[in-house]
Amino acid sequence: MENFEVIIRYYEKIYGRPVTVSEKDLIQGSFRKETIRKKEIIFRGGDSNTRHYFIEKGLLRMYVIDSAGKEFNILFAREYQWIGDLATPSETLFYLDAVEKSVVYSISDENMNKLTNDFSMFVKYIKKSYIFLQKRLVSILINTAEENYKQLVEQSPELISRLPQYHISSYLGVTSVFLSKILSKNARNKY
Amino acid sequence: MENFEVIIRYYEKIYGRPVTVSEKDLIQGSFRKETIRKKEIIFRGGDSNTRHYFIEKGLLRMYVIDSAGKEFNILFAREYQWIGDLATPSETLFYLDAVEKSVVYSISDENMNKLTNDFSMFVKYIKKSYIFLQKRLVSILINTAEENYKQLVEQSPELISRLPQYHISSYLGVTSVFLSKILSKNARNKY
DNA sequence: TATTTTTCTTAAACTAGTTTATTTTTTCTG
DNA sequence: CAGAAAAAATAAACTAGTTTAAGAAAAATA
Repeated sequence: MENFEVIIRYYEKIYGRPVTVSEKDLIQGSFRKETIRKKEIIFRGGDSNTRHYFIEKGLLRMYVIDSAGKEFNILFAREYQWIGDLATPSETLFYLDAVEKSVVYSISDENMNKLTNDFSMFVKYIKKSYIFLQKRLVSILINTAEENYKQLVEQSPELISRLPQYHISSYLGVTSVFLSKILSKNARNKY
Repeated sequence: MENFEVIIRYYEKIYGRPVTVSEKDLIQGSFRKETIRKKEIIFRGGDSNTRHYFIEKGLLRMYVIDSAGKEFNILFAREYQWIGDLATPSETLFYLDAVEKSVVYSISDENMNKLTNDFSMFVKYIKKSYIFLQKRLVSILINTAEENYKQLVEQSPELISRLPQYHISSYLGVTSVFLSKILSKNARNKY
């Protein structure tokens, strides 16, 4: 029963008050608690009606695969963050999988909207996502990969330590070979 | 008085019914009709509480300026489209100006939220913007500038003809010199 | 802990895109 | 419609990033 503790706490934090009994039921009825194995794929490009995921524990990544089979990471999410394709229920371009073994709460877009109508917090989520994405686009347009790497180290040092280097390079839009070159150059410069 | 015709029609289309007298008053009281000269700057990086713009006539662009003074176009908007920084009322990174002489309806973020009492329309707008931006990020990560140019020609031929080439190159994230090279190469290949 | 698998590094030859500068073409304005 | 201003093209030397391939280091597993 008290399995849903984390997501309930999350909503209480959002509302700034305890959830009522009926809200609690609604949450428990809408979310599905799932455990995802490392490298397990949650959804893939072409899938429709993908779900939204709130992470209790672990690390997920959303990515595209281009026609040559190369992966590009679009977004990572860790504890207490949301991830999913906001274009749902339309067919998605993206793949979602777990970088680490994860525990998540998933919800359908339909239920998300229902919860939203009552609590009107979807706007916040989507607006925040938009702003984040916009910053990411700007960085990629303006900066070199090296500058973007430095920024990531400053802003999300935790991600750097939790992710293999090749996932980071793919997030920065460069090859792992090139990121490695940047890093070894910088390591040398330290002396 | 019937100055606000276009924006009222727009809301009627959204609602799927004629607006009531009080809704009409609300619209007329919330929006400001403005004429923007070509190259006139509407807001600039560092401004707070920027407004949202609905375009009756013309073409606007939103862009960033990097530390070297180089501009990167983030978004264009033409007739019957919205543009603005969704991060408002926070301080914006962006500049907004008119590529062509334009007629717009502007609204503060506060009034925008009031007008969309049930949020559903605002959610729609943000969601659509988000999905568009996401596609744009994916294209820039995955494709070469040449591929992105071809895609733009297919998807928005009108933009190509209305914008000077250097605005397009900046949108694609490359220099105008490089875009010109792509074009002349392709022109040659046609023979 | 030895072995296998995964990740990271290095190198070399290559391609995409930049920079700066000059010239040509197009568009705007008096 | 002439002259000025803005936009586009071209060239050449450069830098950022890719590709392929092979070896080294680290991590996972028997």
